[in-house]
Amino acid sequence: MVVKNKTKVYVGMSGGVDSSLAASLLVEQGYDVTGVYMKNWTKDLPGAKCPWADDLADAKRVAVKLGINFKVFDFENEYKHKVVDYMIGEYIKGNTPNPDIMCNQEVKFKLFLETALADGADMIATGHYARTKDSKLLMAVDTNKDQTYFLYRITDDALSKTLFPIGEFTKPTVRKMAAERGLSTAAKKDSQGICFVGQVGIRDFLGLYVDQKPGDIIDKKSGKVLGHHDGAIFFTLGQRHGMELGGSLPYYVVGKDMDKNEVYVTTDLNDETLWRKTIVLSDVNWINEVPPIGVYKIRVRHRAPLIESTLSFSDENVIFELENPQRAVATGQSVVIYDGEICLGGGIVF
RNA sequence: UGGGGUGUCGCCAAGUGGUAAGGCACCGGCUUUUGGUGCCGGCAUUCGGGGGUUCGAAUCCCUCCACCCCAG
Repeated sequence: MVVKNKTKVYVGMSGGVDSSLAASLLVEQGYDVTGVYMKNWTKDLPGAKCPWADDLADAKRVAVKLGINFKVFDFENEYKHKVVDYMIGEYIKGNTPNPDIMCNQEVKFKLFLETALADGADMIATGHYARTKDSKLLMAVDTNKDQTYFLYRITDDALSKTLFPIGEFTKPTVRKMAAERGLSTAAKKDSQGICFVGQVGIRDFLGLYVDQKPGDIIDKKSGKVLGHHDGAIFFTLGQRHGMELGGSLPYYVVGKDMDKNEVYVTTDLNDETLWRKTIVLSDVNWINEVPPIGVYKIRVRHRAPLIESTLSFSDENVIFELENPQRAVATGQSVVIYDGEICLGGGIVF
């Protein structure tokens, strides 16, 4: 006997397996479930058709199967402003932003939440691999798929109104459970890359919004001009490809000057600017209270191993002294802090 | 046509008698809800052309061709 739960939950359904199963589990748990497809991006890009219509169809198919209400929230304008424009703006400043984190902060756990609540929802849910407990954000049971890295900018309030139904399961289990329930998305390939960029690649995507601007590629050690690029904006720290440089070893980007429009490279894998032992974060978000000074585990990029690091503060900024230097930590990227399995928050590399 | 130099995969580039490194680019695949990285596989039976020496040459010799620099 399923106990009827009158709580109304709006679950974001992307058309993938994870959110499909999330919706299914919520139904089984007795919630009053409404599936919502967020229409964030619909434009086709050169060489890549936007799959939004197919994704929408997949989401709806699952909703019908589950017998739940289904809605489409059109966030295309807001998404463009809050995520795409932010991303482009950061690149113009010379940073390397993480648009998916901004998407979660501004769209999924703000706009979607607000819109759902206004529409009568009590809570929202998504298919993220994460868990909540006592108003804390916890890593997913499947540490290999954990997505808390992308969620660290969520607010306490949003978190208290959010469910992550699949956070208790591993990806293989999720697929198995989806298949057992006859969900049509059970075997659908995982999405990857920025949702709206897809297969196009950031380089080509940016190229649609930014003019090309020829500049020099300079060897950091010798100061020699090794080649030319179409704009420093297209390069990021640690990058190896896209420079068409010959030689005997691969060249890596170790810096750039946006004003001079110069990109600096080296073949030295141990170059000092390629490795960071001290990381300063700005624009920090703490999910609960501000943690005390001490040693924590941090993650420098999605799926990167948790590494030991010492937290301290300086004015508005947070400083981390790393146990071991990390490679290619670019400004604009995010670092997320953990205490055991609890995600405490994070900030943007300064 | 006096002197010097160089010609190795689309590009860069190792290799100076022992049976063609590597990088970039490209193609395919893996990893991945950010950038980037990384990994696997493919990619010159052939070293500007032609002769010769040698068991064996991209590597030595001869010759031709092309390009570059200096001198004009």
